[in-house]
Amino acid sequence: MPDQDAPVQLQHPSSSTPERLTQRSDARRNTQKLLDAAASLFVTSGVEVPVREIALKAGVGMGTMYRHFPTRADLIVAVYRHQVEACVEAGPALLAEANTPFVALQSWIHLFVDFLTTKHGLAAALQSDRPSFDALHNYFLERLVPVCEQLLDAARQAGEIRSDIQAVELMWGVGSLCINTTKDLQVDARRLVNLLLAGLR
Amino acid sequence: MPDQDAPVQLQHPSSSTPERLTQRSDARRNTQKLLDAAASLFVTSGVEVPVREIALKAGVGMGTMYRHFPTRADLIVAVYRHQVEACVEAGPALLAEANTPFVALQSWIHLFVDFLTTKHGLAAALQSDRPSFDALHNYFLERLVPVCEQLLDAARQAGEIRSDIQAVELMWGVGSLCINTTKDLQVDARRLVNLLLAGLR
Amino acid sequence: MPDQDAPVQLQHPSSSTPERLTQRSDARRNTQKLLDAAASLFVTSGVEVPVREIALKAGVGMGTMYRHFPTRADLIVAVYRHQVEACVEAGPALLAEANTPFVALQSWIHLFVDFLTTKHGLAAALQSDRPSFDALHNYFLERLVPVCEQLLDAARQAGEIRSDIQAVELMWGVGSLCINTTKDLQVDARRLVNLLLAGLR
Amino acid sequence: MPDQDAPVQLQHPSSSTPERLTQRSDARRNTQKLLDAAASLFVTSGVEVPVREIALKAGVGMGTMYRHFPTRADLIVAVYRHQVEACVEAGPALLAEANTPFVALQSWIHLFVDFLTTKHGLAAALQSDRPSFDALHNYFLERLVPVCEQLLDAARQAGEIRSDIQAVELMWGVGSLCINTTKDLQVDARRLVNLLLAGLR
DNA sequence: TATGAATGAGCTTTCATTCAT
DNA sequence: TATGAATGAAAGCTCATTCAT
Repeated sequence: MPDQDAPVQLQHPSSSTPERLTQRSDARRNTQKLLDAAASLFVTSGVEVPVREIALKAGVGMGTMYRHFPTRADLIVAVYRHQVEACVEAGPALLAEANTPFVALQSWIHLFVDFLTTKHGLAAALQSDRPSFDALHNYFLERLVPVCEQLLDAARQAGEIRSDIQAVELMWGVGSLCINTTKDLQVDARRLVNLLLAGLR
Repeated sequence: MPDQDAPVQLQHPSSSTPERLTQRSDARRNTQKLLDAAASLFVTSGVEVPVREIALKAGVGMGTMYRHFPTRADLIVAVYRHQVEACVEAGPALLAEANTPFVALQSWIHLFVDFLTTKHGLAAALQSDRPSFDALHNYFLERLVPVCEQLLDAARQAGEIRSDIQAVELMWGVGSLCINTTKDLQVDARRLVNLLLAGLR
Repeated sequence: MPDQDAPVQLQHPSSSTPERLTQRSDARRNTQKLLDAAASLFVTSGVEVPVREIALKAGVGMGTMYRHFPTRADLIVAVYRHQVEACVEAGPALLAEANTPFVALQSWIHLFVDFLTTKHGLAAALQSDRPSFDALHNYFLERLVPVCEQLLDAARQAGEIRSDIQAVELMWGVGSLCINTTKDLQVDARRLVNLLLAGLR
Repeated sequence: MPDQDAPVQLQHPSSSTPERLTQRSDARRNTQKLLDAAASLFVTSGVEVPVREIALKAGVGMGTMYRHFPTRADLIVAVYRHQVEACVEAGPALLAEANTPFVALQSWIHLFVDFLTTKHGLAAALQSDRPSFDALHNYFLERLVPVCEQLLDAARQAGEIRSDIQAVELMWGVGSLCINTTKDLQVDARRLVNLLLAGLR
């Protein structure tokens, strides 16, 4: 389970009392159990798996679940934060390595597509307008759009891109093309995304 | 309400006796009431609106609902059939009118995008893998993919397109780009679709 | 279809006007169609088959169905009247033929058991307390109990029976033992009924 | 309400921590409320009474109902378990007390008949082939048939019984004779069962 | 603070019976 | 008089969220 992370609450500054610390170690243990359970169930049942199943698998109560992750989005974000952050960091790195900015952009988008298409239901959740998913696309957009913007700008300045497309639009479009829920109709998201990228030039 | 249509049952040849026609009048009235109610609720609540609400708004019982439209897909198809058929017929017409096949393809895809983006939830329903929606994407794909294929082939033969993309993939991608459920984030599907089309060249 | 019969209404004295007669021939035709359809569906789906299916198979409307057979019981009675009447007539005949009255009773009960066990769901319907089945057990009891009584009395007078059981009780018990709806647990109604008969001596 | 019992869940060994016992208290209260409500409604409306009514009468939600008793059979079994177990235990006791094994069998069957005839709809449910009742006749047969077998064997070895009837058949027959749903026709199940028992000799 | 039992609205579907045509 | 469309109550079951313990 390499892609789990601390819960949202842990971002608050830590208290220094021993009692506090003891409680926090319990809480941290539960957080980890929940992340492990969620990560595992997201793979097998998708990110829409019933919350009860997650709590059950984690061996904690429903209340604990809600205490640590008030919305489903909080949990999804926590589970995938590592991978999203890795994607964020990959942006400048690719820009430095690649022959041209556009190649870097291409590679980076492919990273994102690979990530999304291997997470059952995640792309759909990213597009959902249900309130419990608000924090989810907020997080993704906040973290990834600036990186995309940087790559887009670089490519534009290099004269590799003529389109006036915005980074947020591009990210949204890529996310949309990765939904592909239908089982029998096999559509390759990467092929479509490549079309989109080709259209940028 | 320009986009309603006859119910599924009307496809069998109508009897020629006056009684038959008379008996059908109230049924037809209810069919129309259901289509009106559905079309209206689809706009405000999306195509996933509970059947009970539709029946309620139409002022008919649940049984009537099921008699006329056994599955949700039947209802959606009936509501949008006119527009889909109009889209089907527009394909050859555009091919005949346009300066080049690619321009025709572009215009036709834009027609489809305009249709999808004005029907709240329809694009998402088209991608759904839930059984009650099977008939829906079957209908859309069966009707629209051949038209798209014709336009694609023409453009390819004219040397305007290099991509080996299949019609079904393209339609699927366009449908995906039209989902855009989020309210506050205004992403213009048409701009993204234009990118996809540009990528074909 | 040898076991269908005229509807309940036909017991009224017939009118003599030609118009009446014409109407009656129509009605009789519908009655027959309903009886044929019901008899056929009772075999395959049991006597609890939805009324709509019967009307559909008969090719008549629901209203016609209700006009001819206001309750389900009326229809069941009409379908099985021939066989019940045959059973009624078999009583005295067996009494005349058999070596002893008890043997006659035994044979007659076996006739009844054979009848019931070959009619899917009939025994259960006979015991049902639902209002629409009232006429059903009324008819069966009215016709069969007197015959059973005659046989019982004869056997009792011949000193073959000591039990003070009433005919209605015996018939009811035999009917109960013929219900046997469970598929995997094979209980032979005839063996149990034989036990009951043996207990009479 | 002497015939209620603990819910299915209570069969797992109870935890020894005070908290566990405390938490169980409200659940146990609800279990009891459900059993009370069910027992009461079973009397007035039979065991086929809608689950919603039971939940309503118990003053709990539908979910609570399903948590405690996932199927209708679970509820029926729980409501009547005490009496069935009492019946099971009465078998050997009667065999020890009674003058002859047959007398013991007779008394035991009478116990069972008294039980069934005072539970409206139970006998019918025992015979039902609907899936939700599977667990019900499984339970009854598993618990009672061995006892009946023991009594039958003893009587057979004592030379009191000539019939080759199986215990399961006898139990089934007795159950059938106890259905007697009709209100106005008063048939005494015990008299019929006595006939069946007399037939064993 | 953690637990997990309780809630209850919500969904789809069936079918006996009525009644407009 | 025949039709069959319409009715609508009823049922079983799920699951996100709350809250008593």
